[in-house]
Amino acid sequence: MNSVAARPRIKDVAEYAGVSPKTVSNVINNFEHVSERTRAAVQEAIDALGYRVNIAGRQLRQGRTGMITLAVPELDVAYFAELAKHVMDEAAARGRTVLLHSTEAVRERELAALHGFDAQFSDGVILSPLALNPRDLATRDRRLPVVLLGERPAGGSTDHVGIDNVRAAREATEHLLSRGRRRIAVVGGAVRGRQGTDRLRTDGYREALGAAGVPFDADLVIPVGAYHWRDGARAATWLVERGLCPDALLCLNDHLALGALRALHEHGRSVPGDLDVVGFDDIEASRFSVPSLTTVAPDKREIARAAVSLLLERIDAPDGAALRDHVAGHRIIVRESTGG
Amino acid sequence: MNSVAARPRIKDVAEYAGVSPKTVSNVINNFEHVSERTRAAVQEAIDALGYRVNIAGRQLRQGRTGMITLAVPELDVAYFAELAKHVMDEAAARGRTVLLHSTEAVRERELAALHGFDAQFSDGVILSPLALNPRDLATRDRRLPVVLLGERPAGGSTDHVGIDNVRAAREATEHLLSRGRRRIAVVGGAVRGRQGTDRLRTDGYREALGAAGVPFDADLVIPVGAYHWRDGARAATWLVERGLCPDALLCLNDHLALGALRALHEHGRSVPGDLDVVGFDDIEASRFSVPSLTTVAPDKREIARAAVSLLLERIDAPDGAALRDHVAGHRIIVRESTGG
DNA sequence: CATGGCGATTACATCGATGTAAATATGTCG
DNA sequence: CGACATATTTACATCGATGTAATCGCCATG
Repeated sequence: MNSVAARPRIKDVAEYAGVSPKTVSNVINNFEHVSERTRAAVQEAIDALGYRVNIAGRQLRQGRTGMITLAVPELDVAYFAELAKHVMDEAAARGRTVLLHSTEAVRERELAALHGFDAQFSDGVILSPLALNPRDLATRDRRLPVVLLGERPAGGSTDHVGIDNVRAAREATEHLLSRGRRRIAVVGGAVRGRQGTDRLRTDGYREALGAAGVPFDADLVIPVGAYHWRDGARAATWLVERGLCPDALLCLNDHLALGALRALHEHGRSVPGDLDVVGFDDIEASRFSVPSLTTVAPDKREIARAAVSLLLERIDAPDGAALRDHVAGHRIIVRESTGG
Repeated sequence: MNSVAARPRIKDVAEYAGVSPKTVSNVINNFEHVSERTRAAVQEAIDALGYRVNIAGRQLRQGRTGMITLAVPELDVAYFAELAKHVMDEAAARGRTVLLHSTEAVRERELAALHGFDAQFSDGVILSPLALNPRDLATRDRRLPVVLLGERPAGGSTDHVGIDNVRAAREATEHLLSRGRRRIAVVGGAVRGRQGTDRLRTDGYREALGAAGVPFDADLVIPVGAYHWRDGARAATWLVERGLCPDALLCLNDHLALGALRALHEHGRSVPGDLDVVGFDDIEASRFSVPSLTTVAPDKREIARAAVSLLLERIDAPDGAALRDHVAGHRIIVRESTGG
């Protein structure tokens, strides 16, 4: 009663079907030179015994698992959860399974992902780095195929997929400028020394200001600890209480923007009456907030598709093609928070 | 230049250190009878070669990977993303790694999780089922330790962790009743035949109504397709346009509630002026919505901790203890949407 | 100095699947 | 009908790590 039948091995299937283990393997792997008779017999044995391949054994022999890892900073940032869904869809369509991994934006854990430490069972990694610096990237283990998402790697030793962050931020800023806004704060903006996506977006913001002849005011760049509601709320509160009187907020993700909306509401500021607010990412929440949120929508499906494609190609030809950099599309979705 | 050094094996380390492979293994696994000298020498070799154990090899030999799988319906439902974070924390504290898996609430994929199909590399599975029926659970593979989250399994062949859904819903309903609400709609409520968490919560709702002598109105039970903003918005719109005139919405998760808030706003209904709204899960968004959302907050940390503990115990003693059912705590957090 | 005891180390087999190369079956053609 | 090509199947070794059991070395004891 208590004793559980051991998991059947390929050998058991072979005996049951009266063939050799290798023949069973051939059936499983759809080797072409297997007669219909044997194939049927083996399949029957597999079904009868409830056999499933042992991936450990297979990997040991083949060095492949058919799985890829997606490592993102935080799953409770909706953008990454939504992106993960697309990556899983795309991988499934290509016959792969995705192992999802959250690094919590901790450098060590991002490094671990790069080195395949937690990801040993996977053939390659799609990594969205936040805390990694270029030096870290340079020291990565070349044996593990990697595709980076988000910020473009400085060293440039991996394939990369992202949107044109500078342009996206410029366009978003232009949208605000076109509505007559002049004191535009950047929530989550990059201060000196920062190198990530925030830097690129802040640069785009400055480009737009410059082109419009609006002076740049460093006080309006508000760095944040993380990219959550609470950080956006804190930043907005800071702006209001300091009396910095911005007439628009360019928030570097939607969570920040939504948190800011709340704080502005608490302080009696009306959006878009008193200020405009814009976010990045187009998460589902932004369509349903009050007011709904104008945002820069990256083409998540395209990003996912490109990332999976690049990774699979890299897996199939490790020393193959030159490095590639896929720039995915984006568009600005105007909603109530900027009068849309 | 192009050729990459092969990944070092335990044998390479052994040769480098001048010992046998088994001794290296002993060092890696902290076997006690290894002299300090050898241990140091081996460690040096490991560092010098950059050796990392090959988990496939280890699993093949030991049958263990030190990884556990967490399979949730949808990661873009914030509750699951937040829960996942807690599970990962807890697992890390216990020296395990979590493989995250999203089933998209598809029965086949939940079954696959139960059967360890995608999860072969893990020693056990924490599964939050949505689409599985009791029969599916009965046919599960007993070799893979499983802990179920959420609804309690009917058959009862696995350990289980959840909150007291009936009581939680009753309390939430009582809160609304105490504010004088009488026409309370249940968004996401269970219609005949449903067996999941929605059923339990709907039952709790009816209990509260009954105790207060408020008649049950089946028209106020609004089933939804999924538990997203859009579904909540749709349900609220339906209620308003049908003229069903509820004076409160008990939404079975926060996403539904937040979507409903938006729809009510669009229809010019004030919350909590015209209606109250309550959700379940206490996701971060609910603290920052306008109005902020009253919600039933399950103790996610406790749930994660209990789930990991039960699973690890089950892994260590597969035929061991009797089935266990951990009921985690919950509390109602009153916010603006019910006048808090 | 021989012997026993114990800690440290090693040889070997094994986990499950599959690549290689060889063996066997099947079929074709003159 | 025989020779040869082709299609199927098989024996064996191997991937990397580790459990088992045996061996080695050292020290204490009689």
